[in-house]
Amino acid sequence: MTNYHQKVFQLTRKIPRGKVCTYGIIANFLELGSARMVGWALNKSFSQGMSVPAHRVVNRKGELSGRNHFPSPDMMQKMLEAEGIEIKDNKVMDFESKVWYPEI
DNA sequence: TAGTTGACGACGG
DNA sequence: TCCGTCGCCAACT
Repeated sequence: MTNYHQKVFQLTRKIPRGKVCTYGIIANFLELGSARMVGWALNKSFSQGMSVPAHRVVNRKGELSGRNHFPSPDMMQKMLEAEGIEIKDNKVMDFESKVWYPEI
């Protein structure tokens, strides 16, 4: 468990219900240097049994690029739809209005 | 110890 | 506008 792991987890937990965030936004806000590190850290969160709403993190196009890393590929979509986010073709509909930006 | 991998994004052609 | 390439950097093998 490293420091930036915890930063990613803490920020991800702040994402409100019904909103989504992107890897790039998180990487930029936390000054991680690379968006890939965010995805990697979230991947670790599962293997370490962390309760992180990783399904609220998508790539910059609003695509559910991380769904294959969930226990089942459609789990990410189901969880987002349960929060009122519409998913079509593995993409977040009306993506720009759903994006949440971290507050300092 | 060194090479490879990866839930991305920016940039140039 | 779309596609390919490269940089990012820590963990894994």
